Amino acid sequence: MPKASQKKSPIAPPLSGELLAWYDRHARDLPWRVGPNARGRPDPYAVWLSEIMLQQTTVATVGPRYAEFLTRWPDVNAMAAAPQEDILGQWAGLGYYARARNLHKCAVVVANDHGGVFPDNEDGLRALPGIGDYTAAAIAAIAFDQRAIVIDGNVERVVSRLYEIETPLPAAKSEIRERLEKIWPDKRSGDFAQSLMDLGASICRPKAPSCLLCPISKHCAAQKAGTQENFPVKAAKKAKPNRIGAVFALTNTRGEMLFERRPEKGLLGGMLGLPGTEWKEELKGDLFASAPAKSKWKKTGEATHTFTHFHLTLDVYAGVAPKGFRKGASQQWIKPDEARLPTVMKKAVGIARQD
DNA sequence: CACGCGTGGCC
DNA sequence: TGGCCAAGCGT
Repeated sequence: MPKASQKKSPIAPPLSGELLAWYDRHARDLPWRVGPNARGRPDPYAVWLSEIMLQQTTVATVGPRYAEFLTRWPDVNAMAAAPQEDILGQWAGLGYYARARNLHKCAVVVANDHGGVFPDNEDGLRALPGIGDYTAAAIAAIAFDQRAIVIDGNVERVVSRLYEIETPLPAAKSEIRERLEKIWPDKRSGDFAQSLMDLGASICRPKAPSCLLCPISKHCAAQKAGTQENFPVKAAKKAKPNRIGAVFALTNTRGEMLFERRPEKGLLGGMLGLPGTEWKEELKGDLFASAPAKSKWKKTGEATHTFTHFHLTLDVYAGVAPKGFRKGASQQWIKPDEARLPTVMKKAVGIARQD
């Protein structure tokens, strides 16, 4: 093999230019994108916020929630100055609550240790809380015009089809990165990243990809072979076990309900919820030992919810606070309609109020 | 590397 | 209707 072929080409191949040209015509109009006529670079804070929110969360879901965050906290110093519980409350319903905890941590670090300015390179960004390989590369490329290889689920799918990569994910990641190194342009790195993601979202979809509309189909090995839907190859998933628990909805005479803040780590960490038992395979022992007060508890129904790794059934009990009840340090009275809760707790509250 | 970690939409 | 999927990260 000639030496020259072992060195990566400094010039991006036709595929890259064709994809960018397609992006110029078909880029999605998204709230966190600066328009084609915008001058200068996008705001790194806005790019960071959108990227954190978009981790494992759909564009449709993020849209309105992103606008709320940006209005409430217009810059990183404002977010850093807010109490963590305000960020968690605003995040309620979005899931993966570690993202919200790390969002606040990151804002504090940027405000306190970086003078309110985000690092302008991949390594600096990668060192911040909640920013991993993908997000560091995305911010570096989109906000700072750095050549950074951006790999998300869309990119993995597009590349694995382009080259019919048979290795299952996530082991295929290194091979995908090597392929991308050879086609990633020096200029318009952020646009190229977003062109791959837009292609994956709108054309090169998981099911029934629109290869007839694809600007790079003629370069695609899977399209040539008709094997598009066989890629990417993924490792088999585990079955979700069932768990069960009980929660207690205690109300007072002011129409408030008792909530408690969950421990910082673990499932729904730092979020408000109803007091209750642990969630295990079986409900055993004295349920009411886990109740927040002595009361005439009445079961009003069951809430079911599926998390990433288990199915949950919650027995929901309603009761009224006895005279002289004193709440614990982690507990607070809140009107149920005003509580910012994770979805599973919102379901449980709805069932407690049915009677 | 494998696992824990949410939620809503889609077929 | 239950599994799959979505701009992943931390440990």
